[in-house]
Amino acid sequence: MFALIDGNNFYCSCERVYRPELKQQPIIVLSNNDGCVISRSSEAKDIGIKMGVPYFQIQHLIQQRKLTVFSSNYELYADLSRRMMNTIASLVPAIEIYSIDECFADLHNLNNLHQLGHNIRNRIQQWVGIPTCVGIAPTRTLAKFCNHLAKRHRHHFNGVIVWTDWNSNIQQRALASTPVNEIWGIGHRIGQKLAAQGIHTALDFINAHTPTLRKQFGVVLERTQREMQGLPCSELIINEASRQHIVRSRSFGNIITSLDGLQAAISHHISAGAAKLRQQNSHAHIISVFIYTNRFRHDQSQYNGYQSIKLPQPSADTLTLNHIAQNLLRNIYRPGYEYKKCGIELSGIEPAQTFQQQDLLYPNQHNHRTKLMSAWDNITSRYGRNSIQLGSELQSNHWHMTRAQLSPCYTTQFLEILTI
DNA sequence: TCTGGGGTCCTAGGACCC
DNA sequence: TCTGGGGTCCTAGGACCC
Repeated sequence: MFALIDGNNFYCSCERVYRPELKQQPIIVLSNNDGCVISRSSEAKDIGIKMGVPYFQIQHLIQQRKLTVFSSNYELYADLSRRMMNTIASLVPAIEIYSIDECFADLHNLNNLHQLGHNIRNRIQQWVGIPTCVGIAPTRTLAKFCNHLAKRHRHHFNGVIVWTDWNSNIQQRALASTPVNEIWGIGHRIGQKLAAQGIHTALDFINAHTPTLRKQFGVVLERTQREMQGLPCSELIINEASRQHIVRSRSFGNIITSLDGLQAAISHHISAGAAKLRQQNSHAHIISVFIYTNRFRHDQSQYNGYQSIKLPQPSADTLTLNHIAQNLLRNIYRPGYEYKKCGIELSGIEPAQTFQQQDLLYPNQHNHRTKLMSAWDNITSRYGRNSIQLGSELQSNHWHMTRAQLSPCYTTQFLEILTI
């Protein structure tokens, strides 16, 4: 058996932990640059605020309704997430952290799952202050499904649903009342294609002809169907896998036209990406750089620049990677455009300790840099991410994000600790 | 005026090998 | 007229997730 535990409206709930007066109030959290809505309290949903709408389109609601708005504070959310996961881990044999706000738990050979579900919920509420819902079922997809139902009917089920506690009659009713595109793994596109064939509900889906599904949509959807039927096709992934792609990108707070501004941003992203590579003890073979103009401005000419290069030797060295990235940037930069976003991608990632083919013409010149990079990592882990920066990062701060409604980092910054 | 960021997996097809 | 069989690796693109 598996459980799926997930924080309700997670970012909003995090903001409320240290602002208890906002319970029962409509609140929202915005994406980077205060762009659009990415988390809503249930009261905010009730007044009609949709997921993903641009902030500027709902500013009238804010004046009318006393809506409270937050810029996203990932430092706070990541710390509360860590506490939530540790709390869950203290109650079950193993967990798989699936995203910042949810995890799967292994419940094999445990009894009284309903009570366990409530214990998990209550302990997270008490220790961390985040409300959650719990779905428990024989497969991960069904656990997601139960969690979904527990959220939808939170007051009826008190946040916990155990699939196997239901008789088949109730199970069928639950399946029949859920649109097929609310199943985990069925998105917009496949949902539409299924609907065109008369498969509208989760019940239709589990009764659909399996070989036909397989032929049309492939093995992924077949597995989803099997899991919905109660046949496990996936297990918990306990060890955090290393990333195979690392992307760092940002929209700018302001428009950037100059190469300088882009160079500063690219240096910053490279520095973050390279640190991530080293953190997972890996090297990248391929480095890409991209720059975009604002795709929403139909009145302006658009330009998307992208260039990628394969390195002779894989690297996790900030200086080497930045040097190459800056060359790529110079290649794709075109003056005269208003740039809105840029970023980097590191791919072709492999573990650092594997044998590396040496370059015949340029024998390994990076060894002496390894010590420099580990000193770098030690300093930043002790004094903070920005305690060391590349000089080129400091050429311009024009690209930094807008975060006008940022809450304090209550749990991670001494100067911002809550005082009464 | 103002519209986020970061991932995964699978498949099909081409180039190439013996 | 008739043109093998079995494989690997890589890439691009599509679908999905939070």
